[in-house]
Amino acid sequence: MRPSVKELLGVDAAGQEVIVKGWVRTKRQTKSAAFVEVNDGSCMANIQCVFDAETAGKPEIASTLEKVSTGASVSVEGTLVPSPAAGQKAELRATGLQVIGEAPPDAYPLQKKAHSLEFLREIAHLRPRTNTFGAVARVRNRMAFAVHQFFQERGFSYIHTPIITASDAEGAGAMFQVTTLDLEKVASSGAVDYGYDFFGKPAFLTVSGQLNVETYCQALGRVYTFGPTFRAENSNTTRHLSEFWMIEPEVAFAGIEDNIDLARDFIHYLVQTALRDCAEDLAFFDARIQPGLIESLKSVASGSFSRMTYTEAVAELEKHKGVFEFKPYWGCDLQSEHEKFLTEKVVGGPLVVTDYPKDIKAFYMKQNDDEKTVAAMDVLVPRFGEIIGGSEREWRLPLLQKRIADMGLNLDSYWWYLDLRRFGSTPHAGFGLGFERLLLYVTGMTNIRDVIPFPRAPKLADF
RNA sequence: UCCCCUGUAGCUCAGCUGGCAGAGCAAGUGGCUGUUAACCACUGGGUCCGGUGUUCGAACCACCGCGGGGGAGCCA
Repeated sequence: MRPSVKELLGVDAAGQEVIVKGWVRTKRQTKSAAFVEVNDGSCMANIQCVFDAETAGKPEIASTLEKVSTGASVSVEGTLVPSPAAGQKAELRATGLQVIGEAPPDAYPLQKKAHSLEFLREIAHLRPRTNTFGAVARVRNRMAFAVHQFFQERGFSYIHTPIITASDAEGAGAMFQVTTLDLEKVASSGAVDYGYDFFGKPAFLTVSGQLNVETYCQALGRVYTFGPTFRAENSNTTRHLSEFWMIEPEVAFAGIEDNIDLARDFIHYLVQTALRDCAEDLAFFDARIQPGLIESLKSVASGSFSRMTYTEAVAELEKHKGVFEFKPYWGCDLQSEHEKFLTEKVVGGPLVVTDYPKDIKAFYMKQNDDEKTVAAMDVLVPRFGEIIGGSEREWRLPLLQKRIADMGLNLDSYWWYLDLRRFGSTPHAGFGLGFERLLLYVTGMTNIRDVIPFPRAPKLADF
């Protein structure tokens, strides 16, 4: 394959004859030379293609140069040479030029200037051509691969849990219903008979792969899911999407301490990978999006995570309750202001908070002997707050049954989940990580709609 | 769903107490001996989000609607 710009800029420039294909970012012309910067998305950097006066003066080149504008796709032939000017090590001394697709400047929305992220959201089909969104896409790709690398290197199996689920028993939030019923007819008939629906009963898009992945955990031991997840909540924030990607590992014969170790190693691995393999893109985010980003990432890339129980955390927060909008008390859900205070001000680094009150956590979490708390663990990081939430699971049948009943859930609809506790049950644990939230943390971007190519949110399903 | 802010040129915004629609950048044209957020000069560019009302007069005030942003809640 023809070398990418990234590859060309990575070799010693020694007069090799090459062809560069990509999209023009900017063109500068003087009497003595024309400079066309070409980007092909392989890296942040452009390659500068230089047409000297003689070349630029040839009629066919001159007329083609007139059609070169920001956004146009081009093919440039020339030789790769060390650059005589500052700003780039190598450049292309151009001998030939073709415009593949023009981008008329009076109509092309992207200019060679900074645009607001809000404006770029309105042209989601063109925004990957900008520095910021190109960088986000490259980091997203690398992080997705790193997720698989991390688990595969540790003997985990990737389990494809279903997108469509026939039970609404997962309890993790509002669900999108999936149906082939004709809603117009349903509306006029005044009644719904799910016997006529595609699955013969109500069906929904999944809100979590956890309950399903636990079944394979109880067979393969170390498993994980990484797939699209859907929430129909009317959430309109910089941290929520209606469609997002979630990572959920689950390990058999494991307790909460194993879970915490795994989560810590996972964060270490992802952040180290980003710092090593996305250095150019992170440098851009550090300079333009989130000053101090790289320093902040380096501080969590290795080393231990502090530990604190929920009870200790609340005691710590109560010492400073004057600074909070929401007053902390034992039994309250930790607000994002509380989480940030704990990780940034109290411990000054990553923090794992464990043993939350059972009443604010999900039914499947393992109950502690104190009968008040569950073996839950949240990982908090500076600048962001909670990035991972997980727990040891309740693996004892009677206790799980009682918990489901106490929370007013329907035992029958959990029959297969309960079977896992009836037959060869094991202590097991796992956690969940929202992939886009990881990307917010790693890139320093602040709106979750800017770290997924095509965001879905209430009243937002364009493109 | 609630609270706050906001909508003016392609983009980012200013527009005072209601009195002729503005700037920077972008674009076009010309200039410039290697530029790199190029530079210099000139030029073109408007449904002031939509509707209704108040007024001699509305970008500006009031009401309704639509769009965008931020925060909260829910959560990953």
